[in-house]
Amino acid sequence: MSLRERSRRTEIVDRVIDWFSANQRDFPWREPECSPWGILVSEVMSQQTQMSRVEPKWHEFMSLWPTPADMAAAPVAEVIRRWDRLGYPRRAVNLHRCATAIVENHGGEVPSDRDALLALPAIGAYTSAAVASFAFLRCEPVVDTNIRRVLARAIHGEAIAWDANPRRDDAEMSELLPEDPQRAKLWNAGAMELGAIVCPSKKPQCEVCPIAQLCEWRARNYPASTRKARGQAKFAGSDRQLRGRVMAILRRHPEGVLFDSLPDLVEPLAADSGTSVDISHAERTLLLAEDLIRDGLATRAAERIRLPH
DNA sequence: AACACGGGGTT
DNA sequence: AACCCAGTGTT
Repeated sequence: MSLRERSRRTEIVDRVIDWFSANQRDFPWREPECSPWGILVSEVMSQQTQMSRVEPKWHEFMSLWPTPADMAAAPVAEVIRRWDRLGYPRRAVNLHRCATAIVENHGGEVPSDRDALLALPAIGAYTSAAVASFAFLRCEPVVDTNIRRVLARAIHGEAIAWDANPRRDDAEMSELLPEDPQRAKLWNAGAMELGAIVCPSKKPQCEVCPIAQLCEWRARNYPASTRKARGQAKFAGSDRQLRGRVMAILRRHPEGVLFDSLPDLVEPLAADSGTSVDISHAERTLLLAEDLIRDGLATRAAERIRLPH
């Protein structure tokens, strides 16, 4: 890499840190007194979920279960029920498993090593680095969807980020990571915040961007991407929607319901559901209920199905 | 590499 | 109605 390019990248990091220090949003998990557990909970809730939806749920969880031991002592059914409609309810099960593992294997304290964090359920490449950096000031490379987009644009001049690839992403972000842990944290959080606030997927606000003058995508006059974004499956009529409806039934019935009655309790979906057209609504509902049991989101005893204890 | 996995906000 | 969102685990 040329000396000039090296200098450009250093300047990008410096300006993002300055911008973030002055313009970051106030979130409770960014307060200095926030515990590592609070940060871990915020990161798990934030997976594929907008901050505006996370904040109230985070307050509720921290009030109910201020430490890992508190959550580990609660029935997983209660964590699932409180998770409510935040989405991907397996995260609730996994968060409860995290709490249990932290109590049993780490003396009730969230571990600070990235590898130890990575070993916890639902903690992957992103969350392990985020908790290590934000809660413990470790110099770990954080890469989320915002950062992949910011780097694709500012560094590489591409409109759309490459597909996530933990090894390559880690290596790329590591090259930019400041050696000072406090600055590494500010760069990690700042690049993420810049992508969320100033440089979103649609309509980037280059006029207020601190690195507009250094941005390669802007220098090339915003070429459209050559790659195509991954299409998303329809939600209406999908298995995901039906699973969600079964979970809603289970949350509403603490004592559980007759397994065979599930199809009647779940609102029948639109007839044009597209997939699985050759099996009945009742069959499909019962099959998905079995999946939920396998995923730890429900248990079945005798003829009844309910949230797990 | 491609999917499945929720549900709601945004355009 | 399509796209997007502080991802993870499986195939």
